[in-house]
Amino acid sequence: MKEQLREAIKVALQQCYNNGRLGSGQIPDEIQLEVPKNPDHGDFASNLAMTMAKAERKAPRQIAEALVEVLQKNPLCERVEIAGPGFINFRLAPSCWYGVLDQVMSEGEQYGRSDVGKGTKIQVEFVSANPTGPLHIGHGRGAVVGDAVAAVLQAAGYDVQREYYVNDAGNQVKTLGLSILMRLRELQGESIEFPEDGYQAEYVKELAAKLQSEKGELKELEEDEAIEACARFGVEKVLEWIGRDLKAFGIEFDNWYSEKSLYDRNMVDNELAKLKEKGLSFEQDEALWLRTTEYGDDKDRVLIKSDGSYTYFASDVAYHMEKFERGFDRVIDVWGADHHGYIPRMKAMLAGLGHPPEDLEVLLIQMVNLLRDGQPFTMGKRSGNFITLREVIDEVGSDAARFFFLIRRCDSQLDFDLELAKQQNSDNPVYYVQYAHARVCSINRNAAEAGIALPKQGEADLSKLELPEEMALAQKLARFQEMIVGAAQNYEPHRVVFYLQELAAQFHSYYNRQKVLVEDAAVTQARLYLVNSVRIVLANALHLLGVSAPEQM
RNA sequence: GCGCCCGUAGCUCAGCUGGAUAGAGCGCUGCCCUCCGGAGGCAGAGGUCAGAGGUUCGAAUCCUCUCGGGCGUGCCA
Repeated sequence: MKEQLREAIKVALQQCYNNGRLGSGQIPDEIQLEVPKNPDHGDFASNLAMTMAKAERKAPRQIAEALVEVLQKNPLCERVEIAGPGFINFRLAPSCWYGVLDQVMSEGEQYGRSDVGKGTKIQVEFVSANPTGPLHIGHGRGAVVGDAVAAVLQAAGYDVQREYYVNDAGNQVKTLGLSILMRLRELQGESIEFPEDGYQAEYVKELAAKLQSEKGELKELEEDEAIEACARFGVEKVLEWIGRDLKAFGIEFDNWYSEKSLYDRNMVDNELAKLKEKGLSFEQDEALWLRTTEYGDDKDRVLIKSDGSYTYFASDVAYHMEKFERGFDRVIDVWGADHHGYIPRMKAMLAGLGHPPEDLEVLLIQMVNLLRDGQPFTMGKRSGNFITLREVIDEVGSDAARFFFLIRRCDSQLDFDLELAKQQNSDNPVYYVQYAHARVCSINRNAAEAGIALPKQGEADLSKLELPEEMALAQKLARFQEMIVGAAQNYEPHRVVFYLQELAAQFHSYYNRQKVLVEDAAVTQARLYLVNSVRIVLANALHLLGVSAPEQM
């Protein structure tokens, strides 16, 4: 819709140049069109005349007058007006808006998709929690945001891969192994001194017990081998848990990428060698450093420590270098906000390799405050000290959890009230939106009972939709696609949530004011057509978020 | 100290990349079912967009400073 109008404006501009009403002869590459807050200002408004004032050396209103004269003749427009300092306000013909209903009906599940991404290859890496314990609530938010960003990008025509980076190589894995081994010995009746930096939580005991029953007691192994065996066992089991919990949350990855495999394939050394070749790294104090200060970081960073071991940063650098070698045009990382200090060094690394820093986008996920009836709490049962994602899903369900995780922009802190998420009334935004969908389905059931067939595409006389709120609904539906594109390009899936709430509110209001199934058969058909278009868009938007669209509740 | 994020209604937050009279939910006040699901709707009250400068036709939005809050600043992961 917007695009059509934009084209019409370009044509009108050209005409003005041809007939001499305007002189500069330039057609701006970007014509801004916005949806005014005040409906009196039309369906769209443009500031074009104001932005052209300088080049034209004419008053904005004069320019606007020339354009309006031409545009008024366009059948797309019902009315074109000049307002204020030189805004051009467009009121589009109703038929133009109601045309989107046909589009919704014919495209169905595909409605809202576009190809603005033009197949650009993007990787979204998210969750990537260490395989040393179950996912907790914070991971849950990152998981949903990453998944929804990926979904929104796909809907906008990007070629997206979802990846989980498994940190199975660092010290934390050894710590896990040692912790399990200690708990194992404890089970065997030994008195132990549990390491201070070990993992205290309950699940470690669980892992030890499981290991004992599956693999025996490991008594014949040397200490190092035993730790190694415990670590391997632990990582494997924990990854199983993580995968299972994510699946219960509706999240599946295209690829699980092992950090350890980077070392096994010698990738870290290979990539570091490339850095050295380009003169980006240097040796000092027996350590190997990456010269990140040259690209905006406040200090250089160590890749290989003086004792010869690798830093976490080293494998991260290699991993990200390899991402681009795999052919991604853009790479998105979803991190906890506490890692924000790492962004400058990662971007510096890319810049050093000649990539524009925008090719890496880091989404920072802020904290989740869990509440119950408005009261904060943090203790979980299973882990001993934090709430696991699984506990939350089990309590409130996947739909509510996903919706709540997406209800705020990801860089602002989130209050998540478990009791609210379970409520089945309009206080709970998930139910509010799902209920709108169920309500249309309910109308359809009533129609079927009354022997009224649902109109198929093109079967309704849309001139019977005469009410302003019906027009407003059609306009809302028409804006679904541009909303998705905006959410994709800005990595802001919360826009989908707000759109859903607005659309649901508009529908509930309409429902309350007007009956769909009325005496007049033609009006009934037209309204059924409208509300079912709403239903389709509600469902498409919900599915984009991984939330179900129930037919009854 | 330096760096990053944030400050919008009593509370929780939107604000479409600079537009016209700043919005929503919760809470508060008052209403609406002989009517397709009241799991809903309507109306009202509520604001110095933290503060001060600047940029311009125009600023919650961009720049600078101040105040106030969060986080980071390892040869940790």
